[in-house]
Amino acid sequence: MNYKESHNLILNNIARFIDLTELEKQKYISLLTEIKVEKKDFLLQAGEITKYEYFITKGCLKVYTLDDEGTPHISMFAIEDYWTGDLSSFMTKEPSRYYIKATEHSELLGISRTNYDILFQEIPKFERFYRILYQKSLISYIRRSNHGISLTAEERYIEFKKKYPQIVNRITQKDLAGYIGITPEFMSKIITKVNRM
Amino acid sequence: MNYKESHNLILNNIARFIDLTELEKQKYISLLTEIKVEKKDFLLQAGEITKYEYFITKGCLKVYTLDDEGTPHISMFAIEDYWTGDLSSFMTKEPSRYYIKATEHSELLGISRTNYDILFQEIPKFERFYRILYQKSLISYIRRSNHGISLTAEERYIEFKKKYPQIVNRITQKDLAGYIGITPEFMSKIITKVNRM
DNA sequence: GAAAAAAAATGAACTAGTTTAAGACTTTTA
DNA sequence: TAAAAGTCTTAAACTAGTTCATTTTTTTTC
Repeated sequence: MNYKESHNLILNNIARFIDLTELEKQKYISLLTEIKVEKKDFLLQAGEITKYEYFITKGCLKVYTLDDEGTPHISMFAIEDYWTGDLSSFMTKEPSRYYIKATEHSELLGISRTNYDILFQEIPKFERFYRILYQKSLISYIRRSNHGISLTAEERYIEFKKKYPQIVNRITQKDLAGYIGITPEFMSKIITKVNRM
Repeated sequence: MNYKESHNLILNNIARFIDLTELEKQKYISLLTEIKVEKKDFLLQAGEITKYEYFITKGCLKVYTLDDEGTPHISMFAIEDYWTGDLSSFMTKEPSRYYIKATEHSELLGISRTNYDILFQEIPKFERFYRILYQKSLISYIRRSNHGISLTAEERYIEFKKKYPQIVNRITQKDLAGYIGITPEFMSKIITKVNRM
């Protein structure tokens, strides 16, 4: 069968870990919601309960918290072919502490909590898909939390550039500072220094 | 059926997320290896390929990397009823960058990579178990990696004490410093200060 | 395409956390 | 149970990163 581009993208993403029959593909797609957001729009704001887990088919978003001083701390950037959301609020149905904001016009596919539960009942293979997906995310967050406490800001910047070359040019230096965990001023100094090397 | 204490502990841990039949329980247990380590023994050293994922039935261990200067950065402490290991090396079969060392006499149940794969074939329900286990770990590592860059060392210490009161009294201040991401000297100052408050 | 708003650069004064060193205390080992 | 090894404390000098303030550059908006 012929699917639209965004559906092809998500089906290919899933095909990395599990094989679905035509019927399963159609069933899966029927559980998704299409969402479009303009640059600067929020997909989620602190205090709200997350309705969806998201797959990005187009665009770029940032996931962040605000501390007591109102300084943003960016937890991830998500672009095409990435999954994002607030897994904690999605699972517990408690208010989120995160903001998710589009840094470009973005298009997403969302799965609601209800449909997420239905998915596992109807196509148990998805337990495997999410098992592998979470396992891979876990490995990279374990590494990130280690690097956050063991590397200098400069080392974290060099590592980010190496790991996410597609992202580094799409975001502002200010947002990158919020991800690295430093002030925009110090980020500016590091970039000047590293480019000089 | 009657199981030994360590097997009861692991079966109860699993029963949080999935129900197993008697037969499945016995099958599962047959896939585990019992491991005992003395204080200061290594379960894993950097450069080795991890053989097992571990469930701790008794004792306490630390998981850490060494940086270029030989300074340890502790990624987690694991006590009774916790899972640990190097998931990255376990999955990719590449050499680990981690050390796992017992800080007390410890007893563990290990599952080998071969048996881990068999487990999913024979009892597919375990995909669900690991999906939920990894999901929960992921949520806490996402939070940790955020706090690592957004909180001060003092705030991270207070948070650790609140979150893991059972662990804080079992480990040295030096190891706690390695987890918080600061020097033992500064850890000492923080503890003096916080206790004075 | 001009005006406004936001991002980036630069520099000086500051602070959280490091380094080095030395002495006191505690645990391990023979 | 004494000696050795490791841990904890304290303090002074230092450095990575912050804060605040100002100017320049880029992006957004009408």
